[in-house]
Amino acid sequence: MSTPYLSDQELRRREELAQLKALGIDPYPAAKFEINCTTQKIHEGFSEGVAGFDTLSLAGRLTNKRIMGKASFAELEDSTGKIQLYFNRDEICPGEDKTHYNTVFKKLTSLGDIIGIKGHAFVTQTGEKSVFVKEFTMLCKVLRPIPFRTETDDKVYEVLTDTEQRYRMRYLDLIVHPEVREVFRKRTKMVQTMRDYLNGKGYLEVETPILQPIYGGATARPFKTHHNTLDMTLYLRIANELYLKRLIVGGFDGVYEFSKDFRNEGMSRFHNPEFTQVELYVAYKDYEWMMDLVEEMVEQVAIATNGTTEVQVGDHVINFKRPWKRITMYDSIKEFTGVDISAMDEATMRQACKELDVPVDDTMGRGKLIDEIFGEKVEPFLIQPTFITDYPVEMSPLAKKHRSKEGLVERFEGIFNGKEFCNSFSELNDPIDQRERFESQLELVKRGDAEAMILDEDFLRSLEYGMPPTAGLGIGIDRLAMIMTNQPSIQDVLFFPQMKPEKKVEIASAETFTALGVREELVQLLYKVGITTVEGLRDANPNKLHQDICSQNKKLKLGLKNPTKEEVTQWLANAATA
RNA sequence: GAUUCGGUAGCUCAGCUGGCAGAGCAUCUCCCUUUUAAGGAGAGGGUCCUGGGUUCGAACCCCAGCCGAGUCACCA
Repeated sequence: MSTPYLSDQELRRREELAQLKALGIDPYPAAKFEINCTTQKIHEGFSEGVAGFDTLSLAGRLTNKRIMGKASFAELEDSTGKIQLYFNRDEICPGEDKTHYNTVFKKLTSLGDIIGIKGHAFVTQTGEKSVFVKEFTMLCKVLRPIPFRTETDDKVYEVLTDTEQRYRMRYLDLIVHPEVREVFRKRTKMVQTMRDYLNGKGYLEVETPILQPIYGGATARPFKTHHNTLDMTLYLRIANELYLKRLIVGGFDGVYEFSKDFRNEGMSRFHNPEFTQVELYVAYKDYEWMMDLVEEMVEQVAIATNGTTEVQVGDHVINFKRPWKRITMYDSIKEFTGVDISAMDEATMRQACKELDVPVDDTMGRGKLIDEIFGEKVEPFLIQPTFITDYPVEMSPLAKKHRSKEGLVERFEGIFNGKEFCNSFSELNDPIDQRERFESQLELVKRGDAEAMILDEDFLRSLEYGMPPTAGLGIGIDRLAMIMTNQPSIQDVLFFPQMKPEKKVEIASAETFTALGVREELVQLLYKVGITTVEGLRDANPNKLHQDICSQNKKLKLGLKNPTKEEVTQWLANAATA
């Protein structure tokens, strides 16, 4: 494949690479480079006269270089931060041969290159902690320019601000934006805190199938795939609930799984096709017990990630300190709309929706209508952590009927910043009731609800063997991470969010064009004017193409013999028959 | 899907009422031994997203399209 599009800076770096090799320097050495310190440790531990910083060995990327004749200052960034380096020609090159400084460092090392250095810490005349370099080693020559951010005391010059490029080339985003690395460290810290908490309670971390013959445990459209050997349809899981419950049937008292789930639905700043949940099931407990657990665990997460229960999220400060507000769904709707819908039948409620300006359609049953009102009039306004409890039975086919309230189930959702982040019930363990709930879901499917649940016979069979009373919980890790790291979009807490495929520039080889009668030396001009494929040549306007090529030839001062108009026309004709 | 904004040098962006394509940083050459966005002198670098149209003349105006972002709607 030819590479006609290298920028001058890329060409320059490839030239540097070749020169390094010519000097006998391996730009990609195989040997390990022993590191005994980090930039952070120097900043934290070193000051004038402190011992233990005499034989440092550091590695990282060169992010700045200021050359002043025989001396230079540079900046090295490792995973913990940055430190200034001081290079002196005669220290780097004690003998007669000054090549390593004059050529290798000054000319063949560029910003972004990964280098290792050995030296000692000192403080410059201007008071900056720095490393006095005695030796340096090229560890990885970089072939593309890296747009490092430059900063002054009062201003930061941002780089790589195009969100598309940031998500597509997350590696580059992470290189140039240390604060993005910090977001993901916090996310991991968050998950570790939850795992430690659950392990501390003695619950078992488990793994269940991602490829499922029947998708269940939530209401969503799935991704569908096919297994060749078994010749069967499989689905990527939308939840793992029904498998974890089978494990409770099997005799474990508490199981949990951090699971990637997949839903084939729209994308937005709150939705990615694959996302992470932690699901937890604990035997002999109920949903009220689970509320206590969620409060405690999330409070710990807030402290672990932010050092306090109060977390800045956009314009709000959200306080995760226990206890959180608890209110029933009906009461919350009454509180926000003044309408008591608890006793309404489906028709009355449809009318109430109209009066409240809540959009509805005919496929919606009573449960879905309530959900619509709630989602429209209540949820967005719940900023501080709140538990909404006691949902209508129609929208919760896996939850146990309420112990005292007719028509409701023992379910709660945790909500903050106007968004649901967790969902929990006293799990339905009555196999006959469960069968009936699945069947009424099938009714919804007939009414056109594409997301209603389908019936899982094996799951029902497991319930018939007996599941103890169980409290279940699902927490959306991505949304929790968005809150804990104050990020506006789910894409900001996923390393590699789903993107549209990148538009690929197809490039036909030079031989392809010479075969169509293009003189070899003119191919570069074809590339230059944007003709990179046979199709592109075929569809070109011959007059424009002829002019473009001639003007490029002149502009680039190539001194090539311009093609005649007839020549160009002939290319197009050849391309059309190719 | 609806709607708003955007696409100009490697990066960040300016470009007025249509009149030679610009700045800072980065890159290259030269000077400089503790600098602080180091400095000084010089140089290279462009499909102004694409295709039409209007015009003596288009980065700019008009039409169509492509790509992206934000907001809204359905789903966690």
